[in-house]
Amino acid sequence: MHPLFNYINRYASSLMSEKEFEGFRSHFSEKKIKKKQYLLQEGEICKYFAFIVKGAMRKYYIDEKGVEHIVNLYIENWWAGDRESFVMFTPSIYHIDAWEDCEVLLITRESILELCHQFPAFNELLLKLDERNNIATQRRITSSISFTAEKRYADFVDCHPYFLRRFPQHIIASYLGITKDTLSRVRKKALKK
Amino acid sequence: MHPLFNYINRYASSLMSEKEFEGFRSHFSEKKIKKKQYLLQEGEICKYFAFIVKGAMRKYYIDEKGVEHIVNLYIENWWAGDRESFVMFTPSIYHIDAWEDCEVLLITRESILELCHQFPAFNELLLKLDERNNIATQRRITSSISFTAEKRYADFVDCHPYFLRRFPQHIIASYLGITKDTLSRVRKKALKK
DNA sequence: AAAAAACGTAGACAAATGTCTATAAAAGTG
DNA sequence: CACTTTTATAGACATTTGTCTACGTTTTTT
Repeated sequence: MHPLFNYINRYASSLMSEKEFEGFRSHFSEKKIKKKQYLLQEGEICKYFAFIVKGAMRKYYIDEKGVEHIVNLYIENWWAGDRESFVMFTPSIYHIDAWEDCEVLLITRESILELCHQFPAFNELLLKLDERNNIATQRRITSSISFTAEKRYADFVDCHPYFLRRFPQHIIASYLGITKDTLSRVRKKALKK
Repeated sequence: MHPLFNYINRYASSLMSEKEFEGFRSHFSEKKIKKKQYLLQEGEICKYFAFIVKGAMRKYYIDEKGVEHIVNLYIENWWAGDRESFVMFTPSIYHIDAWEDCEVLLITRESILELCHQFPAFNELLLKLDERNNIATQRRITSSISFTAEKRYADFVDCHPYFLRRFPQHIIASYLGITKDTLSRVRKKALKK
């Protein structure tokens, strides 16, 4: 069955039939995004959220010095996009690009609102995701203001082992708010324990 | 008029009548929390969210060394609580206490769910808050992983000037993930510009 | 298979930030 | 008012983290 179909029925309390899913799916457009290509670039308005069927993506911010700071990592069954830009129609400060060749399903804001109306299960799903996301970002903030680099990395390994296999260390370092050199040192130290 | 009444009608698209508000309000219990008293302590399950009618509160995490790390600051018209504990019924890792004498309105999870059902305007309000919160935390994460202490403070002054008047510097420093000494240095540097 | 790019680690040094102690002013308390 | 507590700053020093350069390995591309 289609990954999105499984995904929705795994989260929602009321199931969606295969028949219903056909209409549902028609609001999404399929797209392949090859490695290094953009889903969103700085300055653009985020018109689509992307459900990742296959592949891996990253969202990052580029500072005045030209340094990339990884803000989010995404793999299969995650939603990629810039919520602020998507909702407020403001230019995004982020770039989102494919780290691996990707297959995604794109959906507009209008379609989301329509589908939420038409399929309460989808509405419910998005609310749950929002709640989860709120909880996860709260944890990440707590971690980033109060833990050492060492502890932040240990936590990351615990919570997101699947990212370790998909992204190289310098990307993970950036996600944690440290440089690749520091991460390398932290790992060396951790080995001795 | 009651602050909560104003608050709801300011956010919602459909207005709530004063009559409706009476029934609505009955789900909340009023409480006064004096300075330094707890709304929530580490290890407890967060049974109530608090709408702050008057006063200022802080949420913080205490690390192994006994150091407080300020995770959130709240003033009038904000909601204080630990979402993770509130939703998942797990013991909280946070403390929430009153920084100034407070008047709050407490509400349980069950009451929220009931009110959401009964008053679509309230449901809509909470969704909007969630959305806002998601956007704000995303920004805070971006700031904390990619900006210097100096830029983070400058951003804070821009975005939350009302906090500056309510909380001392060591609290704000902690919120920014730095020590009071570092904040003092940062401010000194900023003055010269 | 050869060449190029990406990756991880290392070491030397610099910069930022934390730690600690001290001090003085300001605010709160009885 | 006198006393205590809180707050902000300062300086000396330690620690962490960043910066830069280099090197060898792995991976990707041609």
